[in-house]
Formats: sequence, structure tokens, C-alpha cells
Amino acid sequence: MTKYQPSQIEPKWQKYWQDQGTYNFEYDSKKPYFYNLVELPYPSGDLHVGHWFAFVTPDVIARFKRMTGHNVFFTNGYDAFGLPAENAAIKRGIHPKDWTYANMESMTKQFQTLGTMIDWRFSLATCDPEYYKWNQWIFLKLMEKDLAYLGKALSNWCPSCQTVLANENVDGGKCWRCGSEVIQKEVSQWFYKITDYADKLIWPESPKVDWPMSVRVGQNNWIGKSEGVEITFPVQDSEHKITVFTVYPETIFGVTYLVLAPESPLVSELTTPECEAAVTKYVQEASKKSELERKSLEKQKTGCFTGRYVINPVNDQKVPVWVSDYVIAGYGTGAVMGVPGSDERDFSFAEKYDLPVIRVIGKSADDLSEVLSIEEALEEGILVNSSQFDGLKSPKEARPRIIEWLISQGFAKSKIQYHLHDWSISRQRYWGTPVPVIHCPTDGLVPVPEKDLPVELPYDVDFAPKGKPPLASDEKWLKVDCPKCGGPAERDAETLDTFMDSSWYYYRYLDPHYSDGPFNPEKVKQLMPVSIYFGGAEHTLGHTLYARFMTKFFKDLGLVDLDEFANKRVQHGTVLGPDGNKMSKSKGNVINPDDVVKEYGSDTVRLYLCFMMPYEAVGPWSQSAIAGAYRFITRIWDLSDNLSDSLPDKASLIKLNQTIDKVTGDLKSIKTNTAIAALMEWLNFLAKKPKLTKIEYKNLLLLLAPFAPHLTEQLWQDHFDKQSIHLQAWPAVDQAYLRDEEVTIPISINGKVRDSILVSSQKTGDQEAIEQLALERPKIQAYLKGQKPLKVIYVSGKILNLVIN
RNA sequence: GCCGAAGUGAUGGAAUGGUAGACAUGAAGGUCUCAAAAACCUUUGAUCGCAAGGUCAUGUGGGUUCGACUCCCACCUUCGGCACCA
Repeated sequence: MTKYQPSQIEPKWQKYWQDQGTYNFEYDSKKPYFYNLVELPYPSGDLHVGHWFAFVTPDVIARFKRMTGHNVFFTNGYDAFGLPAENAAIKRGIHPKDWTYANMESMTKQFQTLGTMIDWRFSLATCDPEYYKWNQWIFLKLMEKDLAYLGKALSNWCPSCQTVLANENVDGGKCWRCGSEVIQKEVSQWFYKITDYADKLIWPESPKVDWPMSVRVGQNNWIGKSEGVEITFPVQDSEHKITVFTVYPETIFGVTYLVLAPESPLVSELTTPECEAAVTKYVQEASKKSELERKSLEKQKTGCFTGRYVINPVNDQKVPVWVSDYVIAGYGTGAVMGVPGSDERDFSFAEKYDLPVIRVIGKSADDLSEVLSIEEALEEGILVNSSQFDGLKSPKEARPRIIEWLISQGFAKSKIQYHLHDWSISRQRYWGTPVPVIHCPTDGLVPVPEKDLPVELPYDVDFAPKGKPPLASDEKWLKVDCPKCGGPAERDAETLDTFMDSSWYYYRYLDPHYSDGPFNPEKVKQLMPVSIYFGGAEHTLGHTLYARFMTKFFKDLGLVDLDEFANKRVQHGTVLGPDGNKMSKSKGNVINPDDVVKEYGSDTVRLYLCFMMPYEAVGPWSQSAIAGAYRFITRIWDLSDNLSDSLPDKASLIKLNQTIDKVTGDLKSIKTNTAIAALMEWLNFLAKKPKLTKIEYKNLLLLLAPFAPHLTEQLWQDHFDKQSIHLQAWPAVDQAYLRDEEVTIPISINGKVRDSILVSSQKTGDQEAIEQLALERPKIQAYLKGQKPLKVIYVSGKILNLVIN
């Protein structure tokens, strides 16, 4: 008997598959296509078992699909632009490009030791000019359709470094490099008008594609369509007006104050001289808080009176105007009406600043004085204190009536508001796709002509921020002739968000060197949509929404004929360190796959990763549990010494077919952990027998092949066939051998199991006979004490329940 | 705060209305060995009992049902996301 030594067989088969082209994908429509896609990883350089966890299950599914007769397309690339490369450059003086390419090379090598069927011939890196040329092309198309524009938005700004900071580089409100206090500053940047697609991006109740409910609900909430009205309040002693958005216009008579966002331009215009000092101070303080902080500090709302009043148009009441950071400038009009009688947040604000509270929704028509609690008020009630609208049911009757009236009086107009805002697409960074726009003093914004694409990223630039984007430091690159007038002009020095890169790469995969467009439409017709898109739950709101947007835009351009890019979305969890914490270098709990592979071989690592928990779960790596996976594999290996040519007996055939059935079903629903448990159970059954038949062993290897490709290839070619096991067909279930010959039927009394009987599986449908058998049992008789059961419930083949008093 | 997901033995987990704890890890005992490791065998939710057997048990509290980890209501805790990390 030879000993199982993965280090000897694994590299050998990896080379064999490579040489034979075992996993080479060919466009050939004889079999149905299956496009297996995993989110392309960022080449951070520290590939850890988490990456493997994300990729192993998709690889198992890809192999399973292949064996069940599909032509599977499975490749992988790199999301290679981004901040970490630039951080490394700033911290350690390595050029982002060199750092990124070195990481991609080492990660690809590590990936290959995993033994996946990824066809690397279709790989791509988003930092390759051949790729980002088409990023720029898409940008120009969006610009052409008025869907890309230069606007303004608040960003983290370090006053000392004179640069915009990513959220990640803001550490407790301080700049990660110099420690200065970070403020919110309005900077100009490019946007995509994703809001034009808001309605198209809303998921219908029952979509045609299979995406998790959590994603659909999450995205719909994120898009946050709400229908309401904009109400205009004239400012007292001023020409100004303040417009607020509300979905609860029926509470208009309960307005006791108005709030402006600190960033609203109206703040400085309206604040009276006596309040100016306090308001200015307040606005400054607010600029130090992030949006999330502002939304979080629910209990400690702060604000400042501007000294100004508006007139509530419905009743001519004087209403004070406040500034508070719980109002966000970017949402709605940047101003809200305060209705403390019907909104908890407004109520706590009013309480704190001693503002009046008017209840406008009461409990019943008989007693208009009795008001509802705030939570109940917006659900259902009767309008009170609302002039001619008193007594109307709220919101059903009151809302439409009040809206109609407000509009007819010219106080308001109806408005659909989205929570989603336009996609900020440009970054003041170096390592990204240059924005293909030229700023000309005479012609303004001039798109770079298509023939001049790509606008290549220059290599030698100064990354140290000094008030302008790094690219602006390369004068030679920056200065160009305007394509329109030929006069002196400058390139846009910003780069595109990396979410742009990752929003359409799966089209490019299909023919990554295609040169007549961003992707090859013929191949897209054949392979798209993606069959399963595997990826992280953290992309629910960002990446997958952007990718859907891109597909809808391509459809409008006539480039594709798809509504959604992926038929199915599966989200994976995370592998934590052995200590239960997130793996991180600083905690020293990172498991490097190279080390585990050296000790156990990659088949064991693959098997363990598939077995440890469901794909969607989050859980710790266990150094001892992986030994169990290794034990399982060596037991399979050792069994090969004891094979017989005889035929399996009936009980063995039943177990064999039940296992095929279970593993097949589990793989169809992507439950690798229970599929492996079924294989282990079968192995425990087989190990008890003196001899193992070849038929059983053959099927065992086939079922195990997706999980442990190297081991099964070795054993297959040693014992059965010189053609690769990965080119074999998946075992079929023989329905004749699925049911056990005898089944145990539990007997319960009042729902508690007290006994059980063994029945031939033919007879499970015969309730009378089973009931008879059950009543004959002495244990059951003891419970019945001679009485007849009040009621008998029999679930065929499952349980017999007797109800007694 | 808002949105989403999850809470089951010592541990990872299984069971989506029908015998809770499959499978694995760990632990305890045993076989083999001069010894150890490996391997193999047995036991392993708690509790009462000599045993037969009983009682309790799936985050907490209620409810629906002949029967609830599973469905409904309320609450608690943990995790993920919240727009410049990818």
C-alpha cells in the first residue's frame, strides 16, 4: 500500500490538466452553456483562506455542472486599480503599478495550487490600458447621453494635506497620515446620473431572476422611492422661500419649526446678525461629523436657531427656522418641516429646545381631543387641529385631500423623491482610469475623441498630495491641445472610481482582447446572462447595483439585449481567524493557504472549506477540524487496496443510490457541507464491509471529484480509466433503489414520541394496519390505559400521533 | 439610528411543520506498542434512576397546531451594510 502524499500527486495533476487543456473552455454550442462567475478579487497581495473559501464552492459547482453535461465558462481576473496600491506607494515608496503586478503574479500562482478549473486564458486586469480604454469609452457614451456630468459633493477633506480622503483613511475623524481634523468640504467631481435609472433598478415583487430577497429588499430600500410633495414656506421679512419635501403632508397643521441642513446655502443667507456667531460655530462643528455619525446620534440631536421665521401657508402661523445636522443636504431639498406631534425624531428635538408640540392625529371621530402615540399616529388615525380637514381618516382620506388642496392653493407640488443619489465617479487619486475629458478655456469640457483612447496613465507622478490630484503634477501629461479648437488645454486630472471597473468586467471576460468595442457582442449573445454570480454580502448595495445599472445602460445603447446580467446571485460569508476575529495581519490570526497546503494538500483544504459551514455563513477556521477532512481523504485513499469485482448487495445499492441522490440535490442547491456529510456517512457504511466493490468505489470517486480533484484523478486513473475523471459523466440515480426496504415509524402520544415500529416500506400507506400495530405495543397500551385515542393522525411514512386526554 | 441576516451540545454545524443534535471536531475510556504517535473500537446535550424508563432542553417571553428549531407577535444579543476600502 502506498501512502497518501498530496505533495507528490497534486502538482503532477495540475501540470497534466494544464498540458492536456482539460479545463480549456471552447465556444461550442453542442452543450448548454453555464457561465460561472465569482467577483474578481482585489490583488492585495495577502491571499488568505478567505479568498479560497469564496472560490472553492464555485469551483465545485463548476465541476459538477461540467459533469452533468454543461459547457462551463469559468475564469478569474483582478480588480487591480484602487486605493491600497496608492497607500502602499505613499507608505513604502513602491510604485502602485509594480506593487499591483507583483501581487497579481503571486496570487495567480497561489490560486493555481488550489486546483481550480479556472481557465486563465480569459483572465484580465482592470489596470491594463487594453481594459480601461473601454472604461473611458463607456464614460464618453454616458457623457454623450447626458448621464455623466461634473457636479459638486461633500467629501472628507484634510486641510493640512490639502486632499480628499477616502472614508477608510479617516481614523476617528482625523487624517490617517498627519492626524489633522478632517472636515466636510464641497468639492467638484464627476457623477453618473444613476437616478435616471432608479425606477428601472427597483426590483419587482417576483423577478424573473433568482437573487436573494435580502439583496432585492436592500437595493429597493437603498433606492428608496417615496412619493410626496414639496411645500414652500415664505420667509418672513425676506424674499426667500424654503422648500421642504415630505411624504406626510397631512401633518402640515402640526408644523412648529423648520430645519435646514448645515450645508444649505440658505443658512448663511437667512441667519440674523444676532444669531450669526452661534450658527457659524454650529455649522463648523457639523462639518467635522461624517454623515453616518450625524444619522446615528439619534438621542442627542443638536441644533441652533437662525433667528428667522417662515410663515406656514396653510394657517399663516409664524414658524422658527433652525439648523440641525440631522438634516442631510444631499437628500431632498436639504430642509425639513418639524412635526413633533407625529415624528419621534422631531419630538425629541422639540423637547430639547422647548419648541411647541401640536398633535394633529387623534384616535377616533367621537373624541377628537384624544391623540395617538407618535408610533401609531402615522399608521391610522383621525385628523385633529387641522382646520377644515378635522375628522378625516388619516392617512387614507386626509393625505390625498390635503395634497389636492395644497397644490390648488399653490403651496405645494407633488414630487417623487429617491434616497438613491447620483454615483460619484471621480477620485482625486492616481491609481485609476484617467477621466477622458479635456478642459479647454474656450470650449469648456471637451470629451477626448474615441480615436485617442486610451488616455494612458503616466508612470512617473508625484503621489504626495498637495492640493491637487496626483496626475496634475505631471505637466507634460496634463497639457494638451484642445481637440476642438486646437488651443492650449488641460486634461482632467481625476481618475474613475474602481466600482466603474468592476461594473462590466464580466462582459469583457468572454473575449478579453476584443478590440472593436468594450466586449464581443457575439460572445455575449452566446454566454450572457451569467448563470450564477458568487460574491460577498458587502456588495449588496454598491457593486451589484452598479453592475445592474451598467447592463441597463448597455441595453439602452443597443449593445446588449438583457434586463439583468446574472440569473442567480449567491452571497458567501467569511472565514474568521481561529480566535473568532476577522483575519488581519495586525491580529496575527491570518491563515495562509500555502502553509495549510504544505501540511495537508489542497484537496484537504478544499474539502474542509466546503465542509466547515454553509457558504453563506461566517465562522472561524479550526486547525483541528481540518485534520478530520484529511482523515476522510486518507481513508478514501486506503480503501483502494481492498476492491472486489463482485456486485454490491441490495442494501449497498440502496445506500449508493441514496447518496448519489443526496449529493446531487445538495450540489444543485449549493450545500456543499451536507453533500460532504453524506459522502462521509457512506464511507462509514462502506468501511464496515470486508470488501468494497469496484462499482461502489467508482461512484464514490465520481461524487467526490468536484471536491477533491487531485486525489480522485489519481485513484481514477490508477484503477479505472486513463481518461480524466473530470471528463466523466455524473452518476445517475436508479429510482428502484432509493427507498429503504423497511422504515421506522415513530409513534407519538400527544406529540411526544413514545415508541416506534418497523414497517416494510411497501406498507407505509396502510394506515389501518399501522394503527393496529401501534395499539398492540405494550408501551402504547400502558399510556392508553384501556381507552381509545380521541384522535389519530398519520402522516404517511413519517409519524403516527395518538391524541388522548 | 436605519436596512438586512443570524442565535441549536464543549466547538463547527444538521434537521424549513413530523424521532432535535446527521456529519465532523474536541474530550473520556479501550485495542495495538517497551513507550509514544498514528490508526481502529466504544461512550459523549443536561438531569433523576440500580434498571426499565422519566423529566428538561434549539437566545427570552407569549401565541397558533394533534405536533414548532421551523409559522405568528413582542423583546434581547451578535454580525454585515449605510454611498471615497474593495
